Amino acid sequence: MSAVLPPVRSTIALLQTSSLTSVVQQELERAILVGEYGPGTKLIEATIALQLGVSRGPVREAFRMLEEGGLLRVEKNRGVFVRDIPTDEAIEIFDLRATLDELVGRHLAVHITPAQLKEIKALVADMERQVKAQDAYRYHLLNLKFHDRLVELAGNRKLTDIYRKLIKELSLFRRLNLADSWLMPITAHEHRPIVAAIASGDPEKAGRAMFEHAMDSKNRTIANELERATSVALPVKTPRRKRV
Amino acid sequence: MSAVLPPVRSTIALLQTSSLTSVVQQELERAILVGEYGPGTKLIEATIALQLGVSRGPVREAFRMLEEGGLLRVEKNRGVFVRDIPTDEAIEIFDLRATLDELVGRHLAVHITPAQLKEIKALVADMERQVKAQDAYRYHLLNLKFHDRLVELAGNRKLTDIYRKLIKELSLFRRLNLADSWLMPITAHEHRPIVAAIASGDPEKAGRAMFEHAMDSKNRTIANELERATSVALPVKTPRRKRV
DNA sequence: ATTTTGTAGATTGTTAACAATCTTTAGTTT
DNA sequence: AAACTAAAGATTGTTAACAATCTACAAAAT
Repeated sequence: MSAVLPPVRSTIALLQTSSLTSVVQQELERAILVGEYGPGTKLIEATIALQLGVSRGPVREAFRMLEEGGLLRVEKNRGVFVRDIPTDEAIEIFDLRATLDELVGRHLAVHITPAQLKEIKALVADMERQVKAQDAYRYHLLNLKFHDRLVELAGNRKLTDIYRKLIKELSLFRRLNLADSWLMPITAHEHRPIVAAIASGDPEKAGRAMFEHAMDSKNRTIANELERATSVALPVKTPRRKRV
Repeated sequence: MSAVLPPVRSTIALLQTSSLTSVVQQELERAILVGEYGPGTKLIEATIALQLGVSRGPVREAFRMLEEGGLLRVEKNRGVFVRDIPTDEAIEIFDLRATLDELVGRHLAVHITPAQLKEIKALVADMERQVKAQDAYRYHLLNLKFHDRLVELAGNRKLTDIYRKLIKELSLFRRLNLADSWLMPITAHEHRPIVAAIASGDPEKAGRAMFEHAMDSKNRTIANELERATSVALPVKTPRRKRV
């Protein structure tokens, strides 16, 4: 295929799969995860429809998908809002993720291939470079990639799906991103032992290493959150509803 | 409040939360899980809208929710179908469920209360009664309840949500229901040891008991499926698409 | 001053009509 | 007979209009 020609093949594939609904869904998801629509933000159908150049129908359908996916909260007759994950739910998600990571570690210790191990090691090395360069953003992206890739390599698509959903929801936990950059050097040191444990071929060891890493991450984030909450303690404005 | 008066309180609550979309969603989910719409069935918007006495809008929104929930499969411009879980995906779901059950067992061994333990034991006793009475249907319901309640008692709502979604998807694995009644006496025998392991307070033991039970269930179901598949081996009629 | 009531505007819930795509069937060609 | 068109019908994708509900603000009542 010539490099000059447009990629018709993929364009066709795009039109095949992408209805307006799916385009809106992806755009909203992107905007939410990137923080353009922060937790608690109200999303107005007509406004979004106008911005994206579609009618309200596809927007409403996308809303329902994102609601089911845990990114939006719907109040009947009142509107949809970007979800704000409360601390107790964040804790539950962290706990769950730790168990899934343990499963991943166990599996990889037995089934990982040399090529895959090499790939993972490269990611760790890259992360360590970003720590030296003080680039918190790149580190953050690599860290996500590292864990996502490990899960993917475990070869259970359902597990991968669920894991990614959990990560998305966690990104709506307000304090997470703030805490993240501070902790960069700390979490970075835990990655080599994880890879080593996987490479050792001992499933229990690898599982434990990943579980502990996830729980450490949880504890640091929650501690950070509590500290911040007690020091600032903003009064939360709760809009009242008519009848309850 | 007088017993004669209608339960206005709950009626109001119902109108608060239930839009047509949510009603359609629940009704479709029920019909799917109960087998009224079997795996592979095509769901036609206009037909369902007519049956439920609503317009196509709410039906489409419900479709999107059920799609995201993994119960429906959507092909653009061609329609939505009740999902048919392929064997390899069923295996992945079983594996995942086993790990989640392990987590549940670990947690319950440490945190279950005497009252909760009593409740669980009652469920097991009830199941054993159904085995004696040869009532496979009631046994099936109790078995679902047993595992669902254990997960619920683990106190992690996110875990409960995910577990229930997995169970729903598994019910779309064609051969599951058929196999189920045969295995009733076998699986029943494994429940007392699970309860005992939880009661013993040893998290590893309880976790292992639940993990093993789930994996046994998987192996029996998959074995049953393969046997059936090789003996019958229906030719599958694949409708062709224009361009791919 | 505080609460209550009522109205206007904004927003969501629902429906129906139109447009685009796919499927089926009949006819035609080879 | 098999394979290839070509309309007709069925179904999905999308939009716009209407109805119901909520929100905000101002006037009236306590």
